[in-house]
Amino acid sequence: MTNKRTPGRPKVKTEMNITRERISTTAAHLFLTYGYESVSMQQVAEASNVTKASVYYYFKDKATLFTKAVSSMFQRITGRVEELLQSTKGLESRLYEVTLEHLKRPHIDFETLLQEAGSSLSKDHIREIRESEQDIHKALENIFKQAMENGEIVTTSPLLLAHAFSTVTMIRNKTELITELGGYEKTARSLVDLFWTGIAPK
Amino acid sequence: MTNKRTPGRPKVKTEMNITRERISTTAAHLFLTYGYESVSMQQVAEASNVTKASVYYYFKDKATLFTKAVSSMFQRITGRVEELLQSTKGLESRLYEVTLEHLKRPHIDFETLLQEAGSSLSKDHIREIRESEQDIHKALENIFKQAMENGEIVTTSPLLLAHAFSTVTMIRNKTELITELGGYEKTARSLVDLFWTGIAPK
Amino acid sequence: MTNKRTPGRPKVKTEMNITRERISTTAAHLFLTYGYESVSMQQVAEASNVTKASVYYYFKDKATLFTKAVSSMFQRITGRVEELLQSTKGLESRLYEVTLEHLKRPHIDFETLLQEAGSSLSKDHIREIRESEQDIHKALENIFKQAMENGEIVTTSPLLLAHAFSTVTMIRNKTELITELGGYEKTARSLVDLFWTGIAPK
Amino acid sequence: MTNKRTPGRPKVKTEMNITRERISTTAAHLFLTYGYESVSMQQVAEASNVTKASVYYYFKDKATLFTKAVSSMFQRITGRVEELLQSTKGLESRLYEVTLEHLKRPHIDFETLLQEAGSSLSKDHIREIRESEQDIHKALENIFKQAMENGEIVTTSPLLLAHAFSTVTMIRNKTELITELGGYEKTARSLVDLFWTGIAPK
DNA sequence: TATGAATGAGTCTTCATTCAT
DNA sequence: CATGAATGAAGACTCATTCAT
Repeated sequence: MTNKRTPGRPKVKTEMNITRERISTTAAHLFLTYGYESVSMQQVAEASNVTKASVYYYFKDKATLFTKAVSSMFQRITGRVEELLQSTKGLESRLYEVTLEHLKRPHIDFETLLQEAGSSLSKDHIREIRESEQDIHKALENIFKQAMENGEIVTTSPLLLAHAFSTVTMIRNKTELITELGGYEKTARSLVDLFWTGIAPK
Repeated sequence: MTNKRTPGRPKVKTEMNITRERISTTAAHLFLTYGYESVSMQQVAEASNVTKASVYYYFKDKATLFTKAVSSMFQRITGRVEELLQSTKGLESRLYEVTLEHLKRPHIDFETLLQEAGSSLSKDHIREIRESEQDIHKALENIFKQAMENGEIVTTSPLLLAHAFSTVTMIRNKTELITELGGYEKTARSLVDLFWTGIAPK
Repeated sequence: MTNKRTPGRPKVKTEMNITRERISTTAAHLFLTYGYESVSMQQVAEASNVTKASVYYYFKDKATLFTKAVSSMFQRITGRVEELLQSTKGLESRLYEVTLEHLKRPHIDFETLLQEAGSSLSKDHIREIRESEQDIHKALENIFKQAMENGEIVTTSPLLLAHAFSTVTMIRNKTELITELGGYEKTARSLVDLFWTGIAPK
Repeated sequence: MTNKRTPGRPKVKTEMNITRERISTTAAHLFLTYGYESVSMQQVAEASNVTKASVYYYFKDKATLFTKAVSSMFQRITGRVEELLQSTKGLESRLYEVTLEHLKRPHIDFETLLQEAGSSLSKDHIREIRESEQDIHKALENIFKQAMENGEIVTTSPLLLAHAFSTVTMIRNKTELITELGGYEKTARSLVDLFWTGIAPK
């Protein structure tokens, strides 16, 4: 492993890109909370403490901002999920950790978000987002595939499992349910349990 | 002398309500496909073959149209689901039927939809929609509760099952998955299977 | 004085025209309170307990309704003013009575109202209203002319006096002033006093 | 190295404010001529040689535009009136000057205007306008109060005089009258005369 | 790098008006 | 006599976007 650090004094990216980053993060948060159309460039600007024109300085248009912001966020989440899945604990408890984190993060259904923004996005935009999104699914798929090989779980379509799992954990906002089950931890536990053993009688 | 006919144009039962109904149905379809903000009153009007002003003749404003349209649709769906669930077949195959119908119907995540429209809706609107929505959950809950009593399934929180089941069946739009698994029927079968036996090894 | 009553059973105007009258009066009240544009045909209809279409049954369009309604009201007011002015008391106390009634009636500046509605009214409409309006001025003018001949007041332009007087009594809405001066009666008294003796020192 | 120029396009003091000012002045003129509802934002924009969106760039909404425009105009008028009243001539001729200017300025009854716009304005808007308005009255009141102390006029309520005077000078639009009396100057003279000596016989 | 000014296109909503019944 | 249905036109307001500085 060689030292890959570029020689010389590194460019001062800090100040400059910090603005871009702030806008991106803020935007992602807003989009994932309120959807695409509901969030105006003005709101993004205000929430980022810059002017509208500044947002345009960094991002060509709203569709692009959306794409970049959401993709970045996905990458961040993917990293986190991979980390959690890498642990050496049994699959069940790794899934539990992922579920728990997911339940706590406030956000809306991703497919729906894309559907809503759909008409405003170009093919390229959609592809870019889809790619970032699939990374999460790929991570899950791999884990499931591996678990199947180890005989840790039943053999079936890993893709199906990945989708089903990520969809099930979408049960958020449903405060009613979470309250009745007694909090995030217990809800996460129940979900994974259900996912693990199904509903068939023993 | 005894002619007591009420003055004015009599309300047309059939024809008139058909317009209102047409608008409502069309609107529901659009909202469930594209979200709240993305659908303009103009679009609703055009798709309903009336003018924008006519839409306003029947519905006070967009928020109200949304509420009424979506609530009605929910009631229709609830009716259909109850019907399917009433059958005397085993629970598994009843769930299969419901899942299959659900997969075919094009629509977006309901919670997300509400979240997006949220800022435009009054408390009353939201309550009205929520009430219609819960009817489906109640129908499912009851079925599960009954099945538990019959020993047909394992004993657990019926509310959790209802939510989980209705969320899982949300795997639509995911054309990729449906294609890979080989069509709606097979996907539905796999989903119910998963829901039924879980992923734990036998 | 001969009996001018038409022979035979009089037409049943009661029920029929009572609706027209109600609409007219209601409309006049609304127009004089809120202006022309601010009052919608819908409001007029609702306040009159009929449907919008009914208003159109009696009045060709909004401009016509406005014209008829306001003219009628003016005629009613003129009648009342003439009655008050006919009394045998001195001019000063007759003016007081008129002022008092005027102060109590809630309404807006007539010229302003006409100016606002102006662009919607045809020449004919405007003429019709102006004529009704002038009757009040004529009544006042005549009184002043007579008073000048009697030496009851100084000799000057009766038209000016009529305008000035009717404008001065326009000090309504100015609740602040009326409160400070101690109610309608005192305000009316002060106004007539001012009009009578001016502000020059004795 | 010491270049501390603030980033971004610097605020243009002259040019920019000229646009805002132009819109405000134009709007005030239109509102005072045609009323609140009759004047559309479109009209204001056209008359100001900008687009509707530009009007909204400077003024949040119609109510705010109205408030700012009318208040500003009032302040300008107040300034002018105070100037005229400051002269060392006798009160009578100072009132004459004010009356004359007022007669020439085209506008509608202020109270009526407020009444008409009333339902669209917030409490704050109304307060803001009222405050600007009262400055004129205060100026007049002070002059009258002073004149009373000097024995230049009879002692009475200065507030009443201020209101009465400003109302009387409202006799404009009444082209008929002005024509009959022979022009603005003569009308102004007659009005002040009437206000000064009243109608009582000598 | 960052921003104030300006705008075209579109959205929701209201309103006067018509017409068949 | 009176009304429910339907509409064209217009109005307030928002928004993504551009541009000169």
